[in-house]
This record gives sequence, C-alpha cells and structure tokens, in this order.
Amino acid sequence: MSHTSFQNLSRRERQIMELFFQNGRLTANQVTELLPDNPSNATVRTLLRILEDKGQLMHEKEGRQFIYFTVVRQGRMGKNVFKDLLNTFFKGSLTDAVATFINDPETEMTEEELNELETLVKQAKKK
Amino acid sequence: MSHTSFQNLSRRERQIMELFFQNGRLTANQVTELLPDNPSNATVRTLLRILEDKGQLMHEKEGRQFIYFTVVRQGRMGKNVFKDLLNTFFKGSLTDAVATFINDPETEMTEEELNELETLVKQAKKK
DNA sequence: TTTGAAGTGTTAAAAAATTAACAGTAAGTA
DNA sequence: TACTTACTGTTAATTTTTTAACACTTCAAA
Repeated sequence: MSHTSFQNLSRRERQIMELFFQNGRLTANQVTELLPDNPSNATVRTLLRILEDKGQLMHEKEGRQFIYFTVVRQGRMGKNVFKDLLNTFFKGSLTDAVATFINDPETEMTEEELNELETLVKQAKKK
Repeated sequence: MSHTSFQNLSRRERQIMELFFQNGRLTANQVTELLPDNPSNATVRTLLRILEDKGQLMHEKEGRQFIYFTVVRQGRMGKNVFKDLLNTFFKGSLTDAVATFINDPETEMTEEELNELETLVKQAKKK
C-alpha cells in the first residue's frame, strides 16, 4: 500500500516491472517465463502480490487467472525515470544526454529518425 | 572483482554510485553525509569496499584517508543506462523519449537549449 | 457432483543486503 | 618516543529480499 518509487524497488521487483513496461499486461506464468534464472511460479506470484501491495501493479481476474498490469502508465513512468537519469548522469541536461547518445559510434540512427527528431525540436521552439 | 552492471547493484549500492556520478571524488565521510537515513560511517565504508570488490569504485590514499572514485567514467555509464532506459520504456527509440520529455508541460527548456539540440541533430545528419 | 487441472494464498526457510560494534593502523604533535 | 586523533579493516548480528513447499480455491469436463 505504501508509496514506493520505481527506484526504491528491489532488484527482482525492478526486473519484473521492466517486463510490464516492455510487454504490457502479463500473467504470473508469462512473467515466470520472461524472467532470468528460472524462478518458480510460486516465487513470481509472491513478488506480484508484493508489487501490488506497494501500489505498482493491479490485477484483473479473467477466467481463473489473474492478469497484472502497471498502475502508473509506461509513458509517465518513463518520463520520471528519464528525469532521474538526466539529473544523475547529465546534470539535468537533455542536450548533454542526446549528444552523448548520438555521438556514440555504436549508435545507429536512420535518416528518418533524425528528421523526426528535428521536427520535434522545431515544434517545441514555436511555443 | 566480478563484473557487475549498474543495474544489478543493490539499492544502497546504487544510491552510493549515483552520488559519485553526481559529485565525482568522495571520501567515506562525504558519502555518509550525502546518503539518506543517516547510516553510520562504518556502514558506508563497508559498502565502499564492496563496490570496490565489484569493480565499480577505486580509491587513492591522500593523507590518512581514502578518496573513492568510479572506475567507469560518468559519460560512458550514463550512455549505458540511457540505452537501457530507452529499451525499457521507449522501445529503444530516442525520438519517443525526447518527445515524451519535451511535451511534458512540467518541462521547461530554454530557447538556447533547443537551439543546441537542433544543431546537434543537424550535425548528426551530415554523417 | 465428483474429479482433475490450473490457478491463487500462506508460511517459513534460505540467501543477500544492510548495519554497526569493536579492533587495528597510521599520521601528526608534544 | 609516546600519545591522541582520525582514519580503515574484520566480523557478526539484524533486516530485507528471494525463494518455494504446501494448502487452498475455482473452473470445467465426465
């Protein structure tokens, strides 16, 4: 029930939350399959219940099984985590972060992506 | 000694690493002051030694005290964590992440920042 | 309306993380 | 050199996290 930020979750809890942000709605069985180190189904169900207690997940019943999903939507959570990352590694500067990413030789961005990005910035400047 | 990614660190270990990425070189006393929940100095020194074992930190001796600093430099680590974040929350798309951030009403970016960002993208397009 | 399959809930053991007491060591100073 | 101070190292207790055994429940088919 207590409010807990994504950052404050334990390692396993975070692993599980990441699965939900990547995949959307999941059952205990699906989470079990996606997690590394082959935890037992019982283990996973315990974690899911803990995450529900902590206000991170909710579930709906469908047939005899529970379908879990995140309380905070992906976009909002992503934005929060993104902000934290900017503060921790890039002094809060979006530009610094983007520069570091784009200038990395391993990063490959298509012409199209770069165009989108440019449009995005131009639109932002209008406001 | 074993290789451990930032993501795999425990909660307290991550808290400490974030301090180093934000502040650079730190002594045990400084870390103790910066951490929440007032841990004892002995506690912090134990954690620092563990992080050194895990290959995250190194130290130099200066007078009678140890000065700790990160093995992997801020920029590189930031880039790695940034990539993970893109994959987890934004399907690997930088554009999606930037859009979410820029379009958030809480975000305030100066004209100058936006210009820098635009220049950055234009330069990337040349290659 | 019983039975089996496929779920969930409870509980407690095992492992890992966190904490700090106490011991040891080195630098500076009288 | 001996003393004090300010550190670091070792060890073990406590707390949290992680795990899964076992009990319970529900649905659906025979």
